[in-house]
Amino acid sequence: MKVYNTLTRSKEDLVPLTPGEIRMYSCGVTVYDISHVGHARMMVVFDVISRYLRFAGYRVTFVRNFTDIDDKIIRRANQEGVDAGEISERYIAAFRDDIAALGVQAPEVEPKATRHVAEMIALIERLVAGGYAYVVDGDVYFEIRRFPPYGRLSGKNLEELLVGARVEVDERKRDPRDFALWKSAKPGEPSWPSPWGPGRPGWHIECSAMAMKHLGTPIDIHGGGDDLIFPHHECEIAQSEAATGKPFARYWLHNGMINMGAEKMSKSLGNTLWIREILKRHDADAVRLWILGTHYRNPLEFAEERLAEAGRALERLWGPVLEAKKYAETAGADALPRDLAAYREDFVAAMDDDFNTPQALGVLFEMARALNRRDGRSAQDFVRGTRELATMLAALGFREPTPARADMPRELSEQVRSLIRERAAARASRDWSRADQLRAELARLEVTVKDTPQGTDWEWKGLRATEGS
RNA sequence: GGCGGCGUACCCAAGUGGUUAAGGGAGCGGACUGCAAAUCCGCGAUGCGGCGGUUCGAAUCCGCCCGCCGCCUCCA
Repeated sequence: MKVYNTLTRSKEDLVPLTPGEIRMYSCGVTVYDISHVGHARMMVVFDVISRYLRFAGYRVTFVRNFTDIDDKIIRRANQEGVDAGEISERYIAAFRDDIAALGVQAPEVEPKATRHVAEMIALIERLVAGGYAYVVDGDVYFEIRRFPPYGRLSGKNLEELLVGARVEVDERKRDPRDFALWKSAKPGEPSWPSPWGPGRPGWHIECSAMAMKHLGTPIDIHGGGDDLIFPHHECEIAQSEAATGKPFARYWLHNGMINMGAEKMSKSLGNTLWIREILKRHDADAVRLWILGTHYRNPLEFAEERLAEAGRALERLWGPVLEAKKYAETAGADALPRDLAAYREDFVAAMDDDFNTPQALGVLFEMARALNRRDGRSAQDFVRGTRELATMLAALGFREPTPARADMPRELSEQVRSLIRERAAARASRDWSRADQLRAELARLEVTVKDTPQGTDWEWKGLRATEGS
């Protein structure tokens, strides 16, 4: 399996530290507001990466943090006159709801920064003791010059960083590029006791502390949005490696941003679209298909029409799997016919190449078409093939659609069944105008009918049902 | 200004040296159907931003140019 490593700017063979085991960490969200579609992409991307690694046979331990203490959380808490903890807990709950709705699996560990202050303090103490950090008036800064590899991950040249620096000059810092490990408490801010006085951790230190605590050193994979490469991940490397003298993470994976029109979606630009808003208009798996339709490292432009297209394409992928439900045949343990077995090989080859989901999906679309075509295949082989297809769809995190009647309001379901029965009677007596009239009525209820020799199937909002004859 | 990346059919999007340039959506034609829907078959870029170059051979490598984006500040 090959992955693109930001650290080396090349695709490398993925060789875990411990054979058969992957320890991965990805930066989560700062919980001061509802999560947007950009967060959804990152969550879906790393969800698929962790799922696929498991599919490929690795034992995966996945850790994704919550940044639950930060300037913006404090500001919001002050605006609302509540505690910072109340804000962060509120948005953690909202985040979990949104992410679960998207079908993203919970990682093994979801650590919160505020529960790891002791670990962060210990790490900072090591840095101070090692001469990598210095204390000024209760603040602690990491001294960039003491860690020569600083800038390697992001490809920054230290001199140019200084020249083009947009950082505000703080006379107390030895170098404007030094970054805060610990910030002394200001009035009205939550704080923790420390050897340097009451204060709170800087942003970067939490991920170092939590990743090392829950996964050890070095970890195999560290991920996040590509906007975190600098300064966040650069600083994580500096702190962690200066403190331990060991490599921090072996492979750095970064997903591309979502753009609104030509611009990046971001909270500071105010062009965000909430996950919960988009889920009101589109099926969660349509959102997933839309995201996976572009390689994770490329930028992805948001457009309502792309989501609608993904919804239609999704039905195509599940079509044969749902069709197979009509067969009583058990799949048995026989091997798949050679021509159907080949699709998994292609799927695996695509995913093994830096998680090339667009290509992998192309394979699944081709497999769906081959199954629909039948080609004189036995019902058993057809059913076996659809199970294989379903397995690969599940490896990408797609959930098999449930029968429509389970999800629709009882009254509506009754009404639809009665209209369909009435239409069947009209068709039986060859009263085509009455039958078409009933179909139009069903269409107004967003129900599409499909007549088959065995009876009438129907769909409601992309969900399917069979009504027998 | 520095670093990184992108430009492939009507739209989206894989492919980065060698068969007929995947796949999806939309469209058009056909099969099936009472008519539809779904499904299947067929059509659709002689060309991959432009111009040069390297090569037996380039969308893929090199140079220049045009257009666009990201990071360099909090950000997924």
